[in-house]
Amino acid sequence: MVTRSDPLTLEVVELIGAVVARYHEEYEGAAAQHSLTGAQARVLGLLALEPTPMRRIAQKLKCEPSNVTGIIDRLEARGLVERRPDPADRRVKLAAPTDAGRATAARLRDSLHFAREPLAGLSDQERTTLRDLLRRMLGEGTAEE
Amino acid sequence: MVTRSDPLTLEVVELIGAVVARYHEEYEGAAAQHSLTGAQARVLGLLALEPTPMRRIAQKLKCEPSNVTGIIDRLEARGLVERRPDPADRRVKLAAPTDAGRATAARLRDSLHFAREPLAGLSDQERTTLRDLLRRMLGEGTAEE
DNA sequence: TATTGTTATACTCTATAACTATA
DNA sequence: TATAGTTATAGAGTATAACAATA
Repeated sequence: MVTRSDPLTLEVVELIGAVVARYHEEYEGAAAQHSLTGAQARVLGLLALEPTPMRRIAQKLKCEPSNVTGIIDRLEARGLVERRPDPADRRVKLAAPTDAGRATAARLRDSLHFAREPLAGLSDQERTTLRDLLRRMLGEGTAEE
Repeated sequence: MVTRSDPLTLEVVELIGAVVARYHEEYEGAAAQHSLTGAQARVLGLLALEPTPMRRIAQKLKCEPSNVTGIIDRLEARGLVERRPDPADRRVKLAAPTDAGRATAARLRDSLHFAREPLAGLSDQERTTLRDLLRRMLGEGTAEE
């Protein structure tokens, strides 16, 4: 498998590294504004889409299920999340956001300006080009699961 | 400041999120192959460029100086890094890679295929376009410090 | 006085292994 | 027996505050 090391490629790699650093910085900052850690913010954002079994959360986060217990514990202690039984399988617990949790998730989402704000400086055509290039970089394996 | 929420922008945001996730995954994986944590790998990569005062490392990592003590402690315990006095200021300690540390840093760098390997599928012109778009997204504030 | 690095402390995230209750 | 979630434990990163050595 060919890996190129010409100056152009190296600069693109460096720029992507800068994008990654900036994305994380802004994400953690937005989470901190709501007194959440990055992991807590990610989980809350996930649950805002749909109530999710503990095991499934671990898969999404790519971590061990035992870690999710603590993260949900802390979100639950703050009244942002609750555990519900799964009618279909009594072993399963569904983590679901409370009203307060949904509100926090919405404010969190709105404060994630990065990648939206800087994109405002690009034309529709440029955004389309960027989208296509990113798609090709990521290949088919873009799905989260 | 305008923030757009049209489908195209949202898709680009999502794609950037996927790039960030994939970048981290591969970075952590490469570090783990050398039995290093992500933070240790980042510091080692930094020191491979030049010996650095503890305080400066904290600035680069955007963390408190007290944390750097532990990270360098663990790298030093494994013989990858050493602390040297700074002749110019006896308060300062310079963290510097050992020969083993430099070798590990080099292997680590070579194993970071992401963003280089997928870029191989793009033409020179496409890479140039991607570079220009990323530059504009990041603005002038790309410097790490 | 101010700065550099360290220590002490506490919290969160992480993986591993063992446990429980269901299936 | 297999699976879902939890507990217990230990290691690593993080911030805060207090400290010694040096500027």
